[in-house]
Amino acid sequence: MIAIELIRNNPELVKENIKKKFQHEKLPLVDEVLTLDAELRKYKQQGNELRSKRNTLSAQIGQYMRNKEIERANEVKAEVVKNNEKIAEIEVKEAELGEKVKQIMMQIPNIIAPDVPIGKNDTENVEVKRYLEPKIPDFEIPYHVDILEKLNGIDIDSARRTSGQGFYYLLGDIARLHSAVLTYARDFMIDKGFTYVIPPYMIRSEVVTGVMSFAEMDGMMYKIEGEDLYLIGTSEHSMIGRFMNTIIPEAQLPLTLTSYSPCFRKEKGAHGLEERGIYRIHQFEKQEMIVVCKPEDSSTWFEKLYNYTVELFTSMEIPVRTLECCSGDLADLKYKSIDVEAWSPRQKKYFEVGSCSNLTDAQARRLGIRYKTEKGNEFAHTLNNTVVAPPRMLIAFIENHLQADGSVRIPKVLQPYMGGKTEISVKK
RNA sequence: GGAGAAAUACCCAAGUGGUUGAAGGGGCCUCCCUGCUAAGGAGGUAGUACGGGCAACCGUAGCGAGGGUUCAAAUCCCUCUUUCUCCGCCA
Repeated sequence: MIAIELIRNNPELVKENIKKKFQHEKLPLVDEVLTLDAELRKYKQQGNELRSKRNTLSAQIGQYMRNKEIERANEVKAEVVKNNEKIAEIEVKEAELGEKVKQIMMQIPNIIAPDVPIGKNDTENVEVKRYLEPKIPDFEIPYHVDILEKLNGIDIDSARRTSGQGFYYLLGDIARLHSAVLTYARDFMIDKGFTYVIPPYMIRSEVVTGVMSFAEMDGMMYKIEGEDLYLIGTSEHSMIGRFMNTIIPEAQLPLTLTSYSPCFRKEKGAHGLEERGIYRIHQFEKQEMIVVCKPEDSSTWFEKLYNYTVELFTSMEIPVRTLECCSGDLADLKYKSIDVEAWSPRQKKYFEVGSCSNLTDAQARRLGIRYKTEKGNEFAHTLNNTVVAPPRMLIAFIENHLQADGSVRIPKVLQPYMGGKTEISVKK
């Protein structure tokens, strides 16, 4: 959500930004919201004047009542009643127009960073940099579910019976590896100075509608029956929701937080083979980082954040690359976004394991996240990034560390979290 | 889950329908007095959002949130949230 003042003062800039994102169908919204806004302000002014009149007259009635001048009091009462009818009309208009303006404002995308590459969709995202040499081993890499089954590390069939498609049982050393990765990632972020947080895994509808659009909510969120509660789709929901409608003391910024949570997603729609297995599931776990900072610091934090993910993956000896989202692939709240992709030696390409976004003040405006300065309150900037999301990252992990005999090598940094094991071997 | 009590500004707190957007205290700020310290005296002090205005400023909203009653609501009614006490249940 951008500031309406920006549209009032510089509608052309907002339109240019919409064009850059190839959302030409939204161009009329800019003039539309300007008209509605002007109208809304007119009604607000009228409403204020009428309410002011009511306040004055009501005070008069009080005077008359105290002086026992019942007749005169009744005369003024009649006047106020008439006045109130007008107020009621105006207030209906105010509410209607206010709602319309808000609806449109939510659709107008955040201004994107000047250096965001222009492109229509994800095919035009731009590779920024590669880290570690992508390996193609001289033996064939099986489908990740097959590798995991060989290692006795997964039971999908039972999960289908107990829970349906999109669930899994992780077993033995693979389950332990899953936890090890999360624990390692947690400690990694703590070492970077982040505060570890375990947030609520359910949030109220009020928070849900704050952090996402209705369409996203419908496609993602599971509702708890009979309660005003939803399972979170990512810890970002409860982590950012925590600061909804709050004013943070300036001295507390930047807030640098790393959270663990399971994530629950409906993942409506059909997905191909490469998205099955443990790639796209209804329940997974994730270590996340979020930063709430002052506007002048958000660009610096953005660079730091995605580099932490790169550093984490390379420390586990997994080749990655960074990919800058082009204008058309950038979600409406985002100023700039970089995906971290891990190398898949089986598919011989990179696939997404994390996404780092600078939302500038767009999310903060929408949710009312401000900080207190000497001059007044300002909207903060918010950023979020995946630290790591097993089990998806496990696909990259086992493919990159698979050895010819079917066993999976454990890189040094994880060995302490695996009880000193150096590999996970095939069960005889 | 049951029964009861509560939510007012930076903090404590008074306030059951009309000069109360809010007494009083603490804190904080300014000044005075006091030759250190301590104490005393005078004054000031809600933040916010929105609308209007070049501005000084004016207006509207706002007493946990949302509705309602009324000419008028911190005050009466309803719903919700949170906190506290007791009981029950429970990792």
